[in-house]
Amino acid sequence: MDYLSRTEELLLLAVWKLQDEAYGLAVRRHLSKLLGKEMSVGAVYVPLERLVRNGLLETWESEPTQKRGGRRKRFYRLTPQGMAALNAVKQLQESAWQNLPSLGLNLAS
Amino acid sequence: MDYLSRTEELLLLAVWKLQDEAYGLAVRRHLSKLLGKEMSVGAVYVPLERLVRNGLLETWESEPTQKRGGRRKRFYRLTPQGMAALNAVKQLQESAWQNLPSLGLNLAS
DNA sequence: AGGTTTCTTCTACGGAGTAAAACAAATAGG
DNA sequence: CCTATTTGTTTTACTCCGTAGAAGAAACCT
Repeated sequence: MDYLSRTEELLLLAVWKLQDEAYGLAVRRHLSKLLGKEMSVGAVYVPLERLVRNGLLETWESEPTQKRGGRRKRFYRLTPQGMAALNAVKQLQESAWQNLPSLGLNLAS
Repeated sequence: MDYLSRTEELLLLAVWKLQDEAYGLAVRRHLSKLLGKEMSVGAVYVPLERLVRNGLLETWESEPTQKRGGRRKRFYRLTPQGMAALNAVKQLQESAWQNLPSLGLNLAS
């Protein structure tokens, strides 16, 4: 389609929103809340890696934190390409929703 | 994902927009223009039929018109379910794009 | 009639989306 | 300590979506 899929868009936005706390499980929590439905682990990590492979995200590993179970995390951040893709899809969205005739009143077809 | 995919959303919006002229090839022309790229025939008809199967569109056949090559068309119209799905995805979209931190200025992390 | 145009149906395939198990590594607490 | 628990990532496998393109169908025109 040449445009971001919905999933990709939501993932990129989640990474953006979470800023310096954008790692796999945090993204999952964020989106699960937004969608009102628990997402599976794979539904997050797999497409996230695809976005990295396609150059829309960049990623790196951090040191472990000092919290219960806290271990090495893999963080994500938008690339310029990622931002551009978000802008493109937003514009698409806006044009697609413009000038919709009001339903119901089919006068004189 | 429980929400419309981008493709489904664009197809539903095209059907809505085209009103009583919403048939396969017209939808294709409309979307090709919106996307700035010629879509294949199958990229339109196949998902359209899926939307019918899932109850988001209803469809029926018309009589041929009196135009060169004009033949029987299969028209589409949104069902209430289809409208509801569009509303849902629009709200999702709006919440997903809200409260995004401005990039660049990572002050005092 | 034959060719052209408009439109739909069919088919086949690659890749996205998802669930779930397996794996890994840190901490807490007795 | 040393084991259970928590937090997190990687891997795998499967289903269904998205897409291209050929094939089929039926009208019109000259």
